[in-house]
Parts: sequence; structure tokens; C-alpha cells
Amino acid sequence: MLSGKRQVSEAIRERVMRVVEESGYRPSATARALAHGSTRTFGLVIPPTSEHLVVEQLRFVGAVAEAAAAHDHDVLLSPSGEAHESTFDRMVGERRVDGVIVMETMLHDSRVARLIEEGLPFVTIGRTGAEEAHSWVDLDYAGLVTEAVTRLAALGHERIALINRPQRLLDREYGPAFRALDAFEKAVVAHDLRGTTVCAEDEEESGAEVTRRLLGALVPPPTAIVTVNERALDGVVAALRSARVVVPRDLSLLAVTSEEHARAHEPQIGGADVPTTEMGRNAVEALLRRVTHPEEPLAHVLLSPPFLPRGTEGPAPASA
Amino acid sequence: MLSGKRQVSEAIRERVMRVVEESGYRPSATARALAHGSTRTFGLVIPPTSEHLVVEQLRFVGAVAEAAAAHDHDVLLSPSGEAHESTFDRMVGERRVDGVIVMETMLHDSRVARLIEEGLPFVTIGRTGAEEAHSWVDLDYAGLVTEAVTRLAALGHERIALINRPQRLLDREYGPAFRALDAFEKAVVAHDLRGTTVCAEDEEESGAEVTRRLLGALVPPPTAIVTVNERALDGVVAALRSARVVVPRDLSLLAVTSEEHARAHEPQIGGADVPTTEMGRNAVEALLRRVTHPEEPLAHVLLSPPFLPRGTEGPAPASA
DNA sequence: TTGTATGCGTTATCAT
DNA sequence: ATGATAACGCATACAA
Repeated sequence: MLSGKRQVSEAIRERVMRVVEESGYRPSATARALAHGSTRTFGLVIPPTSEHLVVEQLRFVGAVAEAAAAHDHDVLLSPSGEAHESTFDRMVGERRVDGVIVMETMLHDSRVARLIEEGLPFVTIGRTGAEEAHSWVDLDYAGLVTEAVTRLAALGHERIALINRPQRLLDREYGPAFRALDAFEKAVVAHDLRGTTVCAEDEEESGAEVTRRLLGALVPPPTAIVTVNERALDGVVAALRSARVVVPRDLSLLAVTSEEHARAHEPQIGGADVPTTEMGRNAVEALLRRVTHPEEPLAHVLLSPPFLPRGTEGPAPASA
Repeated sequence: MLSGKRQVSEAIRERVMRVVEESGYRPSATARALAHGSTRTFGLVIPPTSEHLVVEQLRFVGAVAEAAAAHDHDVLLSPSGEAHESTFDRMVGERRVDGVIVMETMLHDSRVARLIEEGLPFVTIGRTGAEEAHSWVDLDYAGLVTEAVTRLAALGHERIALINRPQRLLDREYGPAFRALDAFEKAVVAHDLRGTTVCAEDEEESGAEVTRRLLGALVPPPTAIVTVNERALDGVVAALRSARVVVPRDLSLLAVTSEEHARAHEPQIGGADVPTTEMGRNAVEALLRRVTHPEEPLAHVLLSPPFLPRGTEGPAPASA
């Protein structure tokens, strides 16, 4: 009972503190966890490295670790993917953690099912199909894509392309890819435009390749591109430059990507930020509430960062 | 004693297994850790997110998590930096882990001192000044930079620039930055060349800015650039393109960076790979040996990936 | 081969 | 206000 939960006289308190100082005593986290029933540790399920990890995700991992540290909690990593299922299994089965944050949540997610079954508190990054049933923190991809299309429509664009995340993620019903596609198609119909949607891998070369295809195969080509694929964006910019397509004179370009990444380009790419730090902080705090106050309502945090024009959107060029 | 350490008759084994199945029993990791004295967990000290994290580092974190998982171990994150010292303190002080992997090791590193003091097994990524005193996994930056300079000298280059990691890391005596600089200066002298060394932040814009300075301020400008700064490389390439400098016709460019990153450029950048996966695996296995066989010699793993020319090095242009 | 008791280092609950 | 003691859930050593 070293940690001040008891009424202690000043004298004895002094004495104890002195001994603690001198002997360099530190309580054992393991023993405390066993006795107290809480590990002061959160699990973080990260995407497999076999897929291309993006800077956004790294920043998020760091943000979670730092936010957890701010609340005196540690973070236990659990790589997901076929080969590493056992880690997740250990984490939840052996109760190594008080709660879990799940990255790259799918609309139908087996990990979420397992967590519900085990009754372990958790927060997902991105919503599942049963979004009312658990806490989540998500980015409003649908709203942001809709806004992008609306802006472009207002500027007179009639042919717009969406460069989405990898097809594999769409197939596995990855929320952001799924919702971006859905919102894009609806917005295109609403504004009576011609929309094209393509997937690119999370890598530059794929983004470049897809862009070349958009410019070459489509007749006439789109006058604006919207993308939610951070890594592909680099390739898009490179391909446009190679093709001597000047932004925004010949083509408008908007992206949902981390602000740091958007501003690293020349010109800086307009669009909305993926606020990784804020998402990490929100996730940790939501999880903490689930753990300490299970009776409180679930947290549903839908972040909608402002759209920042940075000069990469302009009026549609006179038709070809 | 569920885990096969005891001689059990087949009959009772069956019975136990059946009950385990039916009741969904799972041993508690915490209780086991307390009784057995080992947590089956490794700590991983990551750089602060306030600095620009690079893809290399993210891949390394993932690689460590996956390598640890392959040996039935989990990974506990510890963000380093002023504000988060408490996390590290908890990790080692309260013995939440069996061992620690330290990223971004400095030549004089307080965390290493602490770990030695505590007698906790650990492996550093990069060497400290007392490299014989502990296990480490490092990349041979000195050797790779030397090879780059030697190659360029053989091609007739006489003015070569090194774009290093941020000045801040040099000031704090960060090994890779330190050794790259040292090796560069020695190689330049050995081949009787004119060398220029500059630091760039870990971001594109800084790389571009530094490159513009090299091309503009130096008269005559260098005919070759060597860099160990992954993020700055993007800026270097962009600045060269803007300045209409054609690689390798006008200038040779070599980089030590992750292969994935080097190949994402057009043209692909020649140089040496930063083998993050291999480093992660080596670090985990070295740490595992320290934990299980403390009497065995320390592991000193110096990785020296092959230099891969990819067409960005050519003969020195006829002098201006 | 099998049952039983004690210890791991805390927290929490009793009496005092 | 303080001291003693029982859990916490498992491993291990010792009896049986």
C-alpha cells in the first residue's frame, strides 16, 4: 500500500520514503497487475508489414504510444495478418492488456468479433458494419470526398477520377476505401458528372501507372483527380509532371493525406489532413473511458478536418 | 503445469484437455509472469514522433514485432524523448519486460547507461561509444559511404557532396550520422577529392533546399551527391529536376536508403539498402540469446548490404 | 505417476 | 492509524 491509498502518519511516511530511496525499491508491475487485476497496458493491433505501411500509420502508432504514456499506460504491439494471429490471441486470451485499439478495421472484422466475445474493452480506428455496437474513431472519408467532388463540380469540372486505396482492401471491405468509393459515386451522380474510379497499390509506382492510364486510355481524359491514397499521390504527381500536365491549369488535384505529406510536394497539394495525432489521442482517451467507466455510452468520434485549398484546384480547362 | 513439463498419463491428459476446451480456459499471462519470473515481452524504445519519423523506422518497428511474435514474444512500446522518460523508467524499473531494444542509439546514450545499471538485457540499433560492452545491430554506414566515394572517384569525380542526417542528430552524436560524416571526410582525403558536407532535416523540403544551395553557391558545383538521408532524398531529386540537372549525365547520385524507397524514384536511385526486416530479426534474436544464455558472448552484428548500381552513377561530366 | 503446499510481490481486507 | 493476513493465478518442489 505504498501508493497513498491509506491514512499514514507523517513520521512513518518519511521513514518509508527514505528506505525506498536508499534501497532503490521499485514495485513490480507484474505483481501489481496480478493483485490489482489491471495491467495498465493497451494492445495496439497494427497492419502487417508485408503490406506497404504508410507514414500516416507510423505517426498514428507513435501518437498512440505517447497519448497512452500521458495517462501512465503502456502499449503492447500486435502485428495482424495470417501468420501472426497467435499474438492477438495471446494478447486477448491471456489478458495481457486492459483494452485494445484496432487499426485498419474492416467492415466485417474477425478481431472485433473476438473482442466482443471476450468482453474486452476496445476502440476501432474506422467503423465496422455494426458501428453502433462499439467505440470507434474514424475520419469522415465520405464527407471529405463528397466535398472534393462538390468543389470540383462548382469549378466546372465534368470528368473526375478517384484514385482509391488498393483493390485488396476494397475486397476485404476496408471502411475508408469502401466509403470513399461510395461517396464518390453518389456525388458524381448528384452533380451529373462523369466519374472514373480506380484502385492503386500503396506505392508510388502504382500511383504513377494508374495516372498514366487515366490520362492515356480515357478519351477525353479527366480534368480533375481526387485521391485518398497517400503513397500513390507521389506517383500521381510524378506522372503528371512527366506528361507535362500542369496543375491546376490542365488538371485539378485534391487529396486526403497527412498535412506533412501534402505540403512536401511542389506545389503543395490541396485537400484535407489525416490528423493522426488527434486520432491517436482520441482513441486512447476513448479506450480509457471504456475501461474505467464501462457504464458510460460508447464513444463515436468522427473527425472531419477542414478542407484546405492550396492552389491545386482551378477552373476546368476549356474542353479538349 | 499444463504445458507438458510433467509426466502425465494419457487418460488424465485427455480429461484435462477436454475440460480446458469446454471451459475455454486460458492461463493468465500476468500470473505466469509472476510465478515464472519472465514476462515473455521485449521493450522497444522508439524515437519521438515530434521528430520526423521515416518509413525505415516504421518498417523496423513492424519487423521487430513480427520477429518477436515468431519467438512467442510480445513487444512493448516506449516512446523516447524528454516528455516520455517516465515510460522508459516504468518499463525497466518495474521490470515489465525481459529485455529491451533501443532504436536511434547515440554514442553517449543515457538509456544504455541505465540499462547496464539495471542489469537488464538489451540490444542497441547502432553502436554507442562503448561498443564492446553490449550487444548491437548496426549498418555499416562508414563502409557504405566509403564505397560510394571510392566508386565516384573511380569514375573521375573530383567534387562530391554528402547530404547527412539533421544537424541535431550530429550534435547529439548519433552514430550513423557521425560515422557517415567521418568516413566521407576520410575517403575524400584518401582520394584527393574536394568534399562538401551538409546536413538536411528529415524532410523533403529541406533536402531540396540543401540541394539548391549546393548547386548554386558552390562554384564550380559538385558533380556527385551521396546521401544517407531517406526523406531528404525526395527533395534532392525534385530540386535536381527543377534545376534541369540530368542524372547521371550532369550529376551522379547515390543513396543509402531502403530499397523500396530507392526504387520508387524515376530513375531508381543506386546505392545500398537499409535492410530493416533483417535488422529487426537480428535484434530480436540477439536479445533472445542475451535473455536465455547470458553467459554467451555479446552479439555484434554489422550489416553491410551490397551496393547496387541502378544507373544513377556515371562518369564525371567534362569540367565546367 | 499424481496430489499438495509454498512462493512469486503486490493490493485489499480484516482485526487491532 | 497500523499490523497481520488473505487473495491474485500460476509454477515448482516435495510428498505420497
